[in-house]
Amino acid sequence: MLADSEIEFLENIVERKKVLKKGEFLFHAGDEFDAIHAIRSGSLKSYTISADGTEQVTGFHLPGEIVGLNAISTTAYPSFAKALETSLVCSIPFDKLESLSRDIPGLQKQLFKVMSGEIREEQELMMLLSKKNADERFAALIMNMSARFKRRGLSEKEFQLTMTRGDIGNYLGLAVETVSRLVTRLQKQQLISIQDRYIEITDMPGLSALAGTSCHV
Amino acid sequence: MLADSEIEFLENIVERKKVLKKGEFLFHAGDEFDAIHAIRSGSLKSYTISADGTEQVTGFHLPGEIVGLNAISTTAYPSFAKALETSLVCSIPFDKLESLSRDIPGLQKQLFKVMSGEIREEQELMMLLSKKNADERFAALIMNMSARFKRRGLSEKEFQLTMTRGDIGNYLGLAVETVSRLVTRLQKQQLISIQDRYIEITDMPGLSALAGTSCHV
DNA sequence: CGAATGTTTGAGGATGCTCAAGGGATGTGG
DNA sequence: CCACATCCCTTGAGCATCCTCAAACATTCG
Repeated sequence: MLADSEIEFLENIVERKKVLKKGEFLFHAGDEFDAIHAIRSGSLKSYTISADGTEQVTGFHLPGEIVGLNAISTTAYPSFAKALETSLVCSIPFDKLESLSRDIPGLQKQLFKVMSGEIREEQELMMLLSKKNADERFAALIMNMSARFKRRGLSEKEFQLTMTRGDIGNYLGLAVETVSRLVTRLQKQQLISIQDRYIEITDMPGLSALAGTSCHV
Repeated sequence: MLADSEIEFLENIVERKKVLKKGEFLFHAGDEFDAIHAIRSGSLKSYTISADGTEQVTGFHLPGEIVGLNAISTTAYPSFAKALETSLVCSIPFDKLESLSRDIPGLQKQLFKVMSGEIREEQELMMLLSKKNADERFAALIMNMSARFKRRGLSEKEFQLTMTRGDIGNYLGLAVETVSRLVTRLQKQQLISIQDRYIEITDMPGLSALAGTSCHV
């Protein structure tokens, strides 16, 4: 997560801006790693293909966030990144970023912070997956998305879920059918209101309580 | 994960070396973050305390690994780090490391790599937790530990599990009883042999197959 | 318009949790 | 050095959650 000012600063060293249409790839698993990518608008999902050939969703990415940080230690991207809707992405050559961050102490520090933050968020997500039941997982995902939209100055109470129920289930370790039933149930409990993929959080404290404390980022 | 040579290099800028006895803390959640920590010998576990007061194990740490990377983006450690046995730890003041890494390009790169690697490993673990059943989770943990011991030049086939069954279950999102039953079952299947906490992998290909592909780090 | 993809609902069943109990190891204080 | 408390591990029985299978409908897109 970067502030607007930081993104704008980075844009000055950006060599490539891309518009991705829904379903297009930012990169494929195995592609040579040479850049990290800042999302300006839209949304993406990351996923890998497991040994048995099934898709494994590893994350959703919103505007202001950085994609590709998990590839720095390798020479190739370990996952796919695919646009969930029309999206605008800025690619920042990593070798350039590295050398710049030597000259600009603030940049280096910021990079460390962004990466550290990602580690922490992954750990929180891990806890979510290992300790929570289906309702709590789904609630935690919604609260997490809400917090991320809020950080970008967007509405924390209503937003578009650009991924399918299948993606959500895959990500949370739940069957599609379970996700569908959750949506129905949480709506009956007046916690949320969903019309297709547009969600409104109608009881923020209630949903937060159900999610546990995953909303304190 | 750092190479021996890298650890030794870092030792030269280390200000504090600590010996922790079993049960002692390297740091508490909420302590001011000022250093990351390289483990020279022994083992630690990281955990947080959730809203309902229960312990949530977030990771196990072996020699050669770095603890505290998830705190860089904050001013305080987000988790506890507790010694599972007598352990030797080198603490590296982070501000010093930051300034040094400006002058030594290789160090900066290495830091980026270590952090990126941690992000990737967390993602793999996440997948493990969301997609695999109990047997597969346990097998994946054992294979993961095995690979980490191997990287340090230690035996990949037999080693000490220094954590309790409870810690393992907590980490993998399983009940203690389930872990206990898994140990029994995998032994009957001739995949492993456990005497108290000393484990021997008797069928590496079999265990690897059960774990899925989590052993390709 | 037809095909593919996504969503919802129902019924049955398996995996893993909870509750319960007993035995073993560890450690502390008298 | 022993007694007792605590923590750890194991095993059993019943049960809840969530998955699988199946089917129908909606939506998107070529």
